Amino acid sequence: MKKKYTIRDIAELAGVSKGTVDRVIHNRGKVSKKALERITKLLTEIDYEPNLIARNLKNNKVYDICVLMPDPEVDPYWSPCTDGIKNAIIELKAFGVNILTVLFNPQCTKSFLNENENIQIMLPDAVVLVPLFNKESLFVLEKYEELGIIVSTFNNRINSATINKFVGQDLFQSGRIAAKLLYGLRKSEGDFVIIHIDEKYKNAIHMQEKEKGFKSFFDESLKFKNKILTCKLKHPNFESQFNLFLNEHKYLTGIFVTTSKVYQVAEIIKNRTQHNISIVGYDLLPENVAHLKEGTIDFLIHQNPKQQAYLALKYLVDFLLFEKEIPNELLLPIDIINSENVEPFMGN
Amino acid sequence: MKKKYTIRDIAELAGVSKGTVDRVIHNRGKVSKKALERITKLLTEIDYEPNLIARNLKNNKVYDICVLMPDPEVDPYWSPCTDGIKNAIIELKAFGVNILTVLFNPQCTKSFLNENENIQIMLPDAVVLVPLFNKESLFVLEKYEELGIIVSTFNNRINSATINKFVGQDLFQSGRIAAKLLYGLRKSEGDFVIIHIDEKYKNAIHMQEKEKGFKSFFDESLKFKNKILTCKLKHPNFESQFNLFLNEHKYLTGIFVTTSKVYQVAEIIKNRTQHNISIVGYDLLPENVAHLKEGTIDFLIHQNPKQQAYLALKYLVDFLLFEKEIPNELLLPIDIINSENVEPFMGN
DNA sequence: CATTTTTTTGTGTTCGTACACATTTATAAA
DNA sequence: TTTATAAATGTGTACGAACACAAAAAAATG
Repeated sequence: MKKKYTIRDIAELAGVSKGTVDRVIHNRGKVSKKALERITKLLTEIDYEPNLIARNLKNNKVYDICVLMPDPEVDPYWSPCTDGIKNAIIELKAFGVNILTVLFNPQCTKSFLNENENIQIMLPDAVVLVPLFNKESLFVLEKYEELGIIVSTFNNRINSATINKFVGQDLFQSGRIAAKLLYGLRKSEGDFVIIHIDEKYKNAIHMQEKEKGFKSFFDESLKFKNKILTCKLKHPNFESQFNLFLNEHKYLTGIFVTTSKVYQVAEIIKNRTQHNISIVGYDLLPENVAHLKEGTIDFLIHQNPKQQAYLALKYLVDFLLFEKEIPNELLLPIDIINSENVEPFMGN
Repeated sequence: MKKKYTIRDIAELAGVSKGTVDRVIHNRGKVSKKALERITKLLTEIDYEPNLIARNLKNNKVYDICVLMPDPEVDPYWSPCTDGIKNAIIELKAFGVNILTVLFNPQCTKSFLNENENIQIMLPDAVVLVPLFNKESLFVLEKYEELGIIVSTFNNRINSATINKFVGQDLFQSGRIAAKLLYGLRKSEGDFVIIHIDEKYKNAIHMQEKEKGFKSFFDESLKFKNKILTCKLKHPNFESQFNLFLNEHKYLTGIFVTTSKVYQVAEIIKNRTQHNISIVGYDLLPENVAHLKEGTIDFLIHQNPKQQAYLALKYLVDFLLFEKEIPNELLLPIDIINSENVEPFMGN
């Protein structure tokens, strides 16, 4: 078992003082070529790694981090995120990390912009945000860049030169998974339908990706001869619109709902006693899980918002405090949930 | 955003020296009632939390941890564990944690006992082990208890008073999941079979749990009228035995293999062109994944050995170094894998 | 009241790193 | 060679907690 070398050890071995070693490590210059060479050689030979605990104690900085995410009161999908953040707060408190959660209305770009301004006034060291609105997000990201505030994102990926930290999922692939699951469940020939619900705000990229993925699965399958339909439903006429659609399409064998509102679809299907239609949707909302256990919904794809929020924070702190190298893009595994494995995912 | 109070801050506020505050915090006595009360009150009021970084630097202990796990050369199931351990080693090195991996032969209880003895001579601070053999594990656990060595386990749960740290999965539930998946895939009436392969060494508890879970799913379903068969296969007559079984049972609709050797079953099924039999098995061995992508295997249940090993270590270190409260039993979510979501799980 | 003993409180050092500042050595200009 | 200047190297302290030891205050004894 290897000894842990300190700066002092290196200094003694090189016959210099710790100050010189320190200058080499941080290449601050003011070191003679001879000393530089000898110390660098030693450093690599010995595979010196600074004691991160000591380094951190010295730096002793209190990091202020803001989390900006959609208000779970408006869309319950985001509710688990607050738990993930709560966990991060507890865990990171002892390392001098202050985390403040700020909420915005996911149906209102103005709210998003406003809250970002508020955060920018507070000048935190870093921001973790959900860039729900593409245009507005690009705008605020530039601002953060100017202010020298590190930004990390989760759930929604955004293409920006200034941002390079993202925790989320591959949505195209998650669409393919839905397709695979529905195809496997199918008992007879029949059509599939992709349902988008309440698409009034611009999370369209989400659904587009999922739809593309879903369709791509069938493009590859030469055997498949049925249709892939698309159906956009909006409240308050949701129910009547959907019933109309169902009446028009009698050969449905599977439904893919691209959001966590799948329970609304399940509710209607359940009442129609159309029992050979499989349903796949997203997220472990209590309503969805109830339908899953009842058997109305066959599979849920878990986007793991809690873990996304937690990891976005955790990785950011590992980066800030412990210089851990973080992948720019962390794509979480896509969990397939049925009535039997749902339980441990709920607590988690 | 709250200020981080130090011992010195508390001391000043209480009008005493840091030594006295320190004595109160560690209740070492030698403090007057008056001072004790004032300081305790302040401590709770302020919700003082010691700076774990500073505490650790002072303690400055090098922790030696041994990991004892089955040799992946003998059973490739364990191969991902070494990656998980490797990650832990890299990550924890900078915190003064030395991790040494020791392998034993999973087919040989003597090897297990021997390696445990070797570890006990080294006197590490903690041991992470896979208690593959029930009786022998209980024996070595007592020894560790005597030596004051903390033990954490993963993959196999063991019922012992001395051990209270486990990372793994609920195997009963994973059997149920297999049942649910196969039942969902079934296109027509037919029987199911549970296949146990190469059960020469005592991981029987594993398979028993999985079998029980699998059966329990159908016990609840009143609709199910077919049979659940069981079939034990052993090398070297594996293939002939299995073909014999298949010839005898023509009404099979699904196969559940209780280990990672499911690819061996898939191989045979594939060659028999019996195309309406679904297969569910365990673990992301390359052979299994190949069959999954080809379509011979429908679902794999991911036991996540890599993550299990990593988390067992990580949690142990969080406990030793940062006093993080760790749940005695961490049951990882059971991941359902198909050809579409397999990719991110492989790297992970 | 003086002295001893016990109890209580305060001070100083350490952990390893980072950085400011002091000191020494080498080089250039007088 | 002497002095001025720059380059290189060394020293000391802080971060916050922990603990050993010194010091002071209180209590017990003569």
